[in-house]
Amino acid sequence: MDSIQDINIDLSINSGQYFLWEKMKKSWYGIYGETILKITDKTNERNDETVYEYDSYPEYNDWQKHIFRQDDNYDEIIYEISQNEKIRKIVQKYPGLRILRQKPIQCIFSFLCSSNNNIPRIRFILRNLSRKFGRKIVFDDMDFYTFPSLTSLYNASIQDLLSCGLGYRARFVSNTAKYISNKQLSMEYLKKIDYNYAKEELLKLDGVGEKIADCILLFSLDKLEAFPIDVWILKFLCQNIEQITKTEVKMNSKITSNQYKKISKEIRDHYGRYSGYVQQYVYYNIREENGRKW
DNA sequence: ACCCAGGCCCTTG
DNA sequence: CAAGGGCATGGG
Repeated sequence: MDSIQDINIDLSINSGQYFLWEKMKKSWYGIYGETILKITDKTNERNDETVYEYDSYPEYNDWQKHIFRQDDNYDEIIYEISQNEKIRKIVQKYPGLRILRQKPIQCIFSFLCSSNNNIPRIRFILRNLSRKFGRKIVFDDMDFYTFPSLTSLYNASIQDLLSCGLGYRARFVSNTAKYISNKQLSMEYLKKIDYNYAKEELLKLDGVGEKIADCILLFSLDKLEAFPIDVWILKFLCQNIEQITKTEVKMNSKITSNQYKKISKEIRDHYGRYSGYVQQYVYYNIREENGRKW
């Protein structure tokens, strides 16, 4: 098991996977459902090892082990995905980039806001939702807002949702909150069942398609084989994977649900059970090469 | 005034 | 099946 020092905090937090983090006064503050997380860089200048201090409100001991997925065998993951030469080179550029484990409900609604949207605006909308429907918590003399509960989103009017900047996604949020509540869809159940079955369940949610479902599966339901394919990842695949080119996907074009399924299967056969980690490295790399904004 | 943004839904052919 | 348009909103 590797140590927490091997994790690159800034890289992991700021890689387009977990939106509700903010850096203030040399500390990162994150919203994890009802809990405020805090990370402070305590590295001594004369010490060469990076040291972080972890705090939270309410108290949540050793939360970093859960959130930063220290139960993963990171060495094994890196070894396996590095069997592919192209991926190995990209992985080596970003040591310590991790996938974070998000709270499922928060993750579902976060990525519901992501369609046809850009990352700064996704964060903007999520902050508005938290401010309007979350609970205020004062921590370090600052105001924070917890992520809205399922019930509060269930009860929210479309007008109130619209005021957060959701646009046409407001009805997705409302419908999805109602579906999960009414069907009593259990997040723990989704964690237990296989990738394919869990994805099938998520696709029933209004506003959740192939790509967003994969984001939810990878970032909150422990399905490390999930490989979200967005426009950037697709561009990478077209340039680097012969098999994808064979499917005759036009460059820079959208893909249909069936094309997505086909490519998704090929990818998971190709990169293996940790395809999700491949995606994270590739995504970071291609966004950096194209002057990311987040 | 245009175009774009971690897509998805709906309608046609 | 696939192709294509529409979609709220704000920033370049």
